[in-house]
Amino acid sequence: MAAKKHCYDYPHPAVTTDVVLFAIRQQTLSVLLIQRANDPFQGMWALPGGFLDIDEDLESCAKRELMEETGIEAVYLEQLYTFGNPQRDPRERIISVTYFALSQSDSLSPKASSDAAQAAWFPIDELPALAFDHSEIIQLARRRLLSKLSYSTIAFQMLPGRFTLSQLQSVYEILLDENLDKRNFRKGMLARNIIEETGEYSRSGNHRPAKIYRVVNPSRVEIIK
Amino acid sequence: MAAKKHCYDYPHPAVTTDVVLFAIRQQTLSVLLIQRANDPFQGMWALPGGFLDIDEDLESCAKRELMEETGIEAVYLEQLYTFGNPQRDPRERIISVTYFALSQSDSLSPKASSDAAQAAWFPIDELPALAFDHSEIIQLARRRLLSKLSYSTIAFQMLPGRFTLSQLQSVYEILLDENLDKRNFRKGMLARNIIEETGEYSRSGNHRPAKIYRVVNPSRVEIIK
DNA sequence: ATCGAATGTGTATTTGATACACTAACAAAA
DNA sequence: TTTTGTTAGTGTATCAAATACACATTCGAT
Repeated sequence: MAAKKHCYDYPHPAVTTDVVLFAIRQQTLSVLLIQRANDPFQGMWALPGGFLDIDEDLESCAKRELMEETGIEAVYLEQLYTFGNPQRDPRERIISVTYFALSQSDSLSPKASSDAAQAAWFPIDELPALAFDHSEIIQLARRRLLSKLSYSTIAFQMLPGRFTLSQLQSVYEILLDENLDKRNFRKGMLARNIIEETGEYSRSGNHRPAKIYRVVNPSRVEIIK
Repeated sequence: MAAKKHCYDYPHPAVTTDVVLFAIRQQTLSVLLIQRANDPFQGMWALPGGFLDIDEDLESCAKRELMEETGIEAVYLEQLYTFGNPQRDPRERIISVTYFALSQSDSLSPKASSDAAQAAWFPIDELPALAFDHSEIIQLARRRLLSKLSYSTIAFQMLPGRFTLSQLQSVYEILLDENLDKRNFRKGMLARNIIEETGEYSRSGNHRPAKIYRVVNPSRVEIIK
């Protein structure tokens, strides 16, 4: 039908989605990569992603490819940027709509698949050589992550639903790469009125138990301040 | 070549760019629209934009279509968002990479062209019914414009290279839709160290002449604070 | 009972944001 | 030449927000 007609009029570019999935692992900001099973760049590491189906929503495509290639289920996902340099793929013209995603540190254990020889987490500062322009995409995603930290609530997406203030502070410290004052951090966080005590206590370790908090309204975890 | 091959494998979506061009006209934030010459939505108003050439950069496409359809030369342009709902175009699957653009109030006088029956500026709060999902795109662009106002220097893109502090304040007041205190505005703006006096004075009107300022480093007009 | 380890809490200081009113310089009119 | 209308230009006091900073508490293990 119409889609085909245009195909004959002049060539359409291919459209893919690629996902930059961050998680904190071993106290380090890490990115999920796959090792490419096919050419081009066979054997190299790349972002999970793939071609858009003709009737598929962009975000659905990103989620689906992430699942197919890494076995990781939906997480926080938002559109990052669309890359379309005519030379970014050596095969053909490809437009990549990229997504920025966050995962809790525990929803891990990626699996391999047909398109991906294997999937693995890499610390953000120890990335291997990457296929295509994926290095650039990751750097952009990292900047986005950092800038959203101050005015949004994305940090909670990197923690389980129940957490201690120390855990939360640790997320901020790892992302910002600086130490924060405990009293000021707690004061500021509680003043935002977005978390509340659950009444429970962490019973872990040979030290004083910590109060366990949760996000006040988990559905409305968006930009608040 | 490769692009064709994929075309036969499975259909590719079409890719377009659309541009939301803002300018301040008659003390009102306005958007440039074109009246569609062809189906679908013939006769309705829409954003300037069109199909991506196969070897063309996304941003080049946005600039080119803006020029072809409205006669307006390059201005400040940044990528806004990529819209890809499968039903957003009744003809076929179209991915639209949208751009957010600013123009000085004087680089005006849009011309008509083959694709656009005519082009015209509309006050942002008096938009006509729009084709496709272009209303949604404009609202997103407006939010982006407002939020960037506080932490970037985009306001200068809506003024000529030399301007008075009153003109600059007026831009902020129109965009924010609120009155600002003159002394605080000047204090805050000068504290950012991004504008400097030219030494010249506006010689306009039957009142005290105003100092004329310019941006310190016009090339580096980006996010500063 | 003591020790090690992480939790939890308040105040003083500094910095940035806001509120607020009058004089200066020009052109036009009287 | 004086008056009037119009916009430009300037400083301080107050309030709110961010920062710096140190010690007592609670648990498990020894």
